[in-house]
Amino acid sequence: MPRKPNHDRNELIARARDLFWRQGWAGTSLKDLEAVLKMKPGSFYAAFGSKEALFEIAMDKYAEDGAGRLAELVEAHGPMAALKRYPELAICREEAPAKACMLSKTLLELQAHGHPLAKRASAHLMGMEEQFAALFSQMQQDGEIAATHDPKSLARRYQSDLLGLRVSAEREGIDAHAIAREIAEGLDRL
Amino acid sequence: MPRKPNHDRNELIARARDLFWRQGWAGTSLKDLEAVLKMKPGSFYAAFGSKEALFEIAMDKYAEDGAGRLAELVEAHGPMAALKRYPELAICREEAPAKACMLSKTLLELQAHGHPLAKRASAHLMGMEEQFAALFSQMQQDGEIAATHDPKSLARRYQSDLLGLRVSAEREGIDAHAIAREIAEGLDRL
DNA sequence: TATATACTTGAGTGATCGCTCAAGAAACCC
DNA sequence: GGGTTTCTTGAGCGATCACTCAAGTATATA
Repeated sequence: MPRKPNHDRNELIARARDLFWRQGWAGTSLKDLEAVLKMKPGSFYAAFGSKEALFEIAMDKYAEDGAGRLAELVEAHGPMAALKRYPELAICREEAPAKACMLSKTLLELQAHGHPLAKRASAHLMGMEEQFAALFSQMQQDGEIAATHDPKSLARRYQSDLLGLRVSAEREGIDAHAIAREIAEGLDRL
Repeated sequence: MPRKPNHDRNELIARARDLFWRQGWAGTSLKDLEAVLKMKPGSFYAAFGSKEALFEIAMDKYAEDGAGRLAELVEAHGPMAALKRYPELAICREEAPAKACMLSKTLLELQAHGHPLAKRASAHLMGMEEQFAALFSQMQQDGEIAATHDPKSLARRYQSDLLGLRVSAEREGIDAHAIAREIAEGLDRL
């Protein structure tokens, strides 16, 4: 009996994610979303409920895709090579709407108001860090790095370096690839 | 003939800077500013012209004060010790309205819209980096670090580490002091 | 004290914000 | 084709946005 939607929901979420990623929470109006998604307000709210609900879905997709890309990298090249390649990969993608991390952007923008989306961004960052820690841990078991380090500390520092790199990559006149290279080389000293 | 202003302009700018620093550009409404500055709209616009103009002044003050604190540190302890202490100092101040850097927050929030304030934040970041580069350069002349490094590259990396640290410090459940310590220790390897 | 000159006040401007909802259009079942 | 159901449409809601301005108040000089 029903009529099927005109749009592919997954594609809509991806487009919304890119817009939010680029422009942030307050920087993205419903008019912007309507234009990019080619939806009128009524359809938009029927499909997603609210701007905040869509942002949450979009951010979840962002985190999921990022974790997936890292997992693929590990699958293909092992933990060490994956962590060495990841920084460059994070800033080189031409199709990405921004160099900086959507999670950190969201955290910095909304943290002060205690916004739920900031808490969720924070949780996703912690999830990434656990993924990093697991890789460092595995590298220790494989004897690739010294067993004296605390995997969680290594992950914390790696995450921090990554966040710094991706803020730097947003600046003009900065050779972020050089920083990415240095982060990768830093892993050799472990 | 004239009546003198009720408020100290410098103090007003400091309070505005703290509010903008914490809440960002879009996150700070004129109502917020009126409350913190205890000014009605008329006075506000007579004194500062616009929200954007005040933000610019506030950000300039932020950059100036930051540069001043580093200069004092250098004066007191020399370049190496200053750069080793600066990361911890950047995140430990209790009275600071946020751990993250106001310049990076502004850059990330407004860059996508090509906002003039983002360009100005970027310029200030570059100014900081030049200050760092000058210190690394001086350390080479003093024989404190190897002469083989490029001071500008060192400064770029140090700045990136600092930005990452200060984003990390904004997260909950992260021991940022440990990261600050690691950044300081990293300078020993030069 | 009279006058001139800032500075302060706050109601109110148009624009934009996120969002609602009644009505119309399209796709399915029988 | 008729009836049902879902999706789409877009005018318009109240709230808030950054901002204005005419009127009022306080402080200076004369």
